[in-house]
Amino acid sequence: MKKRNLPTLEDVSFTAGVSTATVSRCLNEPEKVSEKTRKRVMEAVESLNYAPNFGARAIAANRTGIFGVVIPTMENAIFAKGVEAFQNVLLSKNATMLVASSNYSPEQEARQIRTLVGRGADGLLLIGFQRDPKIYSFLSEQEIPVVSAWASTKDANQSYVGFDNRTASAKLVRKALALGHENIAYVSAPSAGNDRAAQRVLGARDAIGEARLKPDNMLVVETDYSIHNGGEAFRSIVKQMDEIPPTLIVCGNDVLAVGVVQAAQEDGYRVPEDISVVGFDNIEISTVVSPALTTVDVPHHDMGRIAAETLYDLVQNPSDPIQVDLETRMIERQSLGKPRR
Amino acid sequence: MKKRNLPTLEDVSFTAGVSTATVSRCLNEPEKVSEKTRKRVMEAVESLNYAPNFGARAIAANRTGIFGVVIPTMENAIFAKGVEAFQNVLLSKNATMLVASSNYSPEQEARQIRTLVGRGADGLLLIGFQRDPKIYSFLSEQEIPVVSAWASTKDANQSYVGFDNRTASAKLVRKALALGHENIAYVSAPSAGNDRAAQRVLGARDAIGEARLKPDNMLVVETDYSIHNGGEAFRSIVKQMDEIPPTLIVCGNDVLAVGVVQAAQEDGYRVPEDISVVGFDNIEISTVVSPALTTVDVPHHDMGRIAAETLYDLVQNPSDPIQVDLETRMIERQSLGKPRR
DNA sequence: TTTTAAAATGCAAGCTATTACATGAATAAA
DNA sequence: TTTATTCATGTAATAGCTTGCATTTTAAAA
Repeated sequence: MKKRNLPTLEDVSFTAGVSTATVSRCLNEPEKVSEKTRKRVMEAVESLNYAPNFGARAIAANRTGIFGVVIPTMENAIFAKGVEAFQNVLLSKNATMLVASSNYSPEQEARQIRTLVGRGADGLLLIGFQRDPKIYSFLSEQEIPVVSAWASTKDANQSYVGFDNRTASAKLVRKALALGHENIAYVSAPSAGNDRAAQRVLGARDAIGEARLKPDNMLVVETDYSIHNGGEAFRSIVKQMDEIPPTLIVCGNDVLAVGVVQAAQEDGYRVPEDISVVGFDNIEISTVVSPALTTVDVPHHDMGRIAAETLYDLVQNPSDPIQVDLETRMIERQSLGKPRR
Repeated sequence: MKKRNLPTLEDVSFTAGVSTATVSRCLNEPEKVSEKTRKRVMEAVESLNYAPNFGARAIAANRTGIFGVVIPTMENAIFAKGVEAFQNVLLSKNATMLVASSNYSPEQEARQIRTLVGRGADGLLLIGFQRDPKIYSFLSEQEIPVVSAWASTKDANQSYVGFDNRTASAKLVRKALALGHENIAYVSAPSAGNDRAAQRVLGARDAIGEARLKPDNMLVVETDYSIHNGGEAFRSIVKQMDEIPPTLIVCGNDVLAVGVVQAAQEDGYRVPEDISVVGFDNIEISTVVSPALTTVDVPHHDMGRIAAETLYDLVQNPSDPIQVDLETRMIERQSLGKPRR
């Protein structure tokens, strides 16, 4: 086994001529140490190139300064911005973020959560609320604070920093319906285990209901998250709706929407003249496709930042759940237009 | 301060009626414990819902099973795939990945590296080779194995799993020059502190040299990594080359290339008829823009996977540096054509 | 100057798991 | 049966840091 031989607190204390307690305080609560001692200690730290041993600190202080994040995927941009913001906040507090991804698999998510807790995570950021209750009981048993993001809930026991997917989706679809669309299809990410996706579909249904269209007028196709699958979904929709073809295709996210737009164009439809397409998330890709996507902007950055602050506070002093609702806004670009008549 | 009260090794040993040493062995070297004892111990572990304390284990065993990764950015897809592959390998080995991003800032990278080491990382994955020698001496002092990715080097002391940016870039540009382009501009990410970017520029220069064009015939504009900046760079190039406008714009990466394509089109140029554009990285966005980008495919996934395996081995038994060179390949799509004459 | 209060520092217990070494049990060889 | 080996288990030292409490120093008040 490897045998590192790094300077320890004791080495520092010896060099500085103080006790280890004082050195420890210098590092953790500098205000409790006199100016002059602190200076001497810090010089010793410098000269020895001392860095505290993580394990020892974790065990002695019973916390690690590690905050775990489990996101469904790293492979596309949806969560990246939020995670980056989350990290930056933690960084400024000398804490560390541990990220893991679940590939949208509940089992893998459960495993990742256990791993993170096993690694000593002081708190956890999760996406959405839909997971095995066992996980929640495990986490509360271990007294690990959890903040959820990218969604909201009525459940007063959950802390979250998110937004209401259903309302946001309804708002977008309502706007689209106001242009006169009546034949609508929806391309969703798999809604099983994904409350965000499910809520977005519900929101679309809400808007359809308000518009006095038959809610089951909307064909919903579910498919995994990729541009290619978006295109497949489009083709399947066209095939299924051959009698009255859709004039509007609502997509659960921008990646699928891009796939729909491209497939539609390849098959000879003009967007938005023949078919309108709307997305969700407002990730970079939505401005790259032509026409640029009309979509819903999600406050990625704020969500990450505020979630980090919230979780950090919760770890410092556990309190009642904290719930923060953020606003989304519709971004009007070129992929939504009036239906042909 | 929070006071968790979780079961400890001792609790388990008590319940199972054995010593803590035996329990520890059951968990770490089960083959050294008799069938019957092991069963009893595992039952105790189950019934108490015991999970080893990470800090204690880290301090006692002097390793954490944490592998650190510092990437320049999470905000776009370049590194995401590789990191995901890296994680999956570690997961299968019961190790954990800690990711941090440096925002392309050497200072922040240095800080992140120290943080990761402070957090007990057993090994580190870094991108490229260009960093303060102090960092390398720090790491070797701490005896932390390092594997670099996304680049290659002649330096026999470095372990890496990467590819030769210069050669790959040269190959691409050579192909483009063969179509007859003579007036070329290059849009690069800032090359200071970024050896990958710098190597790609050099590769382009190599190809130009071979083609007997004047190497300084190539205007190079550097700008930060974003679609918007790519567009700005394009406009600056057009302004600077007003006498003989470029027919080919080589981009250090796909994101910049997308910006160039879009700006060119906005300004009334046809791509590739008036201006050809090529990218690098072959990330998803390169197929979304129209025309789709001709670019260089980088083996993201293999790089991540092999890097993980290499680093893991290196941590298990430190050895001589391991160097793995992977192949890139040119992806021909529609953004590259013959120059107008 | 003496007394009192506050601030700074030190002492030492404690946190939990690993592991060298010692001991005892079981098995094989003599 | 006795001795030599091997295997399983236990004992206890150890890792490096934090922190409650005790003690000393310093500053403020009397």
